[in-house]
Amino acid sequence: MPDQTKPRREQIHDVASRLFSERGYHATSMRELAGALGMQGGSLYAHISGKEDLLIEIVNGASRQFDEALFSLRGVDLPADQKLRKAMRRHIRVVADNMDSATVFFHEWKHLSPEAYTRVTGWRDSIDHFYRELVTQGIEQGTFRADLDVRMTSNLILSAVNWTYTWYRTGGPLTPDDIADQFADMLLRGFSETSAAGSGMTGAGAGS
Amino acid sequence: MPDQTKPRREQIHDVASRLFSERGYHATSMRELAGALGMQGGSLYAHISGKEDLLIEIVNGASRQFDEALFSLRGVDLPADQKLRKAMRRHIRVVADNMDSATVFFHEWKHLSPEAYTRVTGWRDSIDHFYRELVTQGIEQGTFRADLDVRMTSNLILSAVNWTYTWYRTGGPLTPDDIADQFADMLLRGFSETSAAGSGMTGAGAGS
DNA sequence: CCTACCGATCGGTAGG
DNA sequence: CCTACCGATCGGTAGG
Repeated sequence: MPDQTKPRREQIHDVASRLFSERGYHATSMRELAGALGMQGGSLYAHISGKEDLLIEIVNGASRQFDEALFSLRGVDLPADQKLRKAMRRHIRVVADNMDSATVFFHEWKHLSPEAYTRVTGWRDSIDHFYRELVTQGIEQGTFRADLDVRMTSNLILSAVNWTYTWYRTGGPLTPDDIADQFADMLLRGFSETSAAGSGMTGAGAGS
Repeated sequence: MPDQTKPRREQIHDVASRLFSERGYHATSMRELAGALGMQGGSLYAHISGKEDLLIEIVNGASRQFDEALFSLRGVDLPADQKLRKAMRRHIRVVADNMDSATVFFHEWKHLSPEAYTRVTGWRDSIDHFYRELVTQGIEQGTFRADLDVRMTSNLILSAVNWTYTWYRTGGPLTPDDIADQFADMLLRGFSETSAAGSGMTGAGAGS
């Protein structure tokens, strides 16, 4: 079942992501994981040091992906609406391209040990902060309505991009960018000061 | 710790909701649950028939709450924007007033046995259907823009109302109705055909 | 990577 | 509602 060409550690990581996302961390036994990889329970420990290490790696990996996707946008000098669209594209792409680990990220992070838990909480906070900052900039630039509540606006954005992990299906009719653009179109119309609506390159636009 | 005035079964149900939401269904042992209720592990089975029955009750209870909140709105003859605002208020109120069981509803339903699983899936589908129908009506009435994609629009609404389970805190500065109204204001501006925006009784408006 | 095993803990039951 | 117990399964280790 797992991709034979990858290094064994990566295979374990991938299969664990799938099982943890489907059945949950605690409901997945190391013997099930081993079985899905065609080996015996005890053999796993030649490659990994423990069950929680697997969880930490998966959650950290997802955190890193969100981090890389968003934070390079921080310094970019673009109107807030265009920047938001780019951020939403990247954010949804991370979720869609990593459905298993994204699901584990959203559901299983409570089961981490205190240190790992704190680190993940910090990461989530900084993602929140990124969107709040973006909204603030948009208001200051006059791109977004001045009466927007920054926290609620970023909450609404985060709802849209994060909730995709529950309904996106790989191979469906919509690409992650399609989804991001449709959400951005609807949201930006509600955010914009002018009623001109949906500024900022809909559809086709460049990558990234 | 549990409310002494309630019947024992209800106490068990409440504490189980809290523990399942905090630690997850499989990570909560029956002995922990019993301990939190001040009794021994085996004593639980004088009141309940098994661990999964608890989960089923919690998830069914949450499903029923969503059901009751939304479906009475189905026949109501109101402009779609006002109806949407009402639905979002009720939906978020169910989440906010039942944070524990709502969290269990969103996270632990995969662990149900096939029959219970199928029933819950059906409930979720009918909630989806409610919002899609509402959006369709809004377009037909001319209240919403004709170029809205029904499925993506209802997805966006559901994202906003469901995701509240991750960040709402009881006793915070915002009431569930405040949250619903702010989300509705932003969304409805993006949905409306006219650029007049935010129709449909903002703020104060009647209950329900 | 396997076999064989460890102590611990699980959900649940019997009998009172 | 408690005590005492059941078989099953858990994560992990030793030795090869």
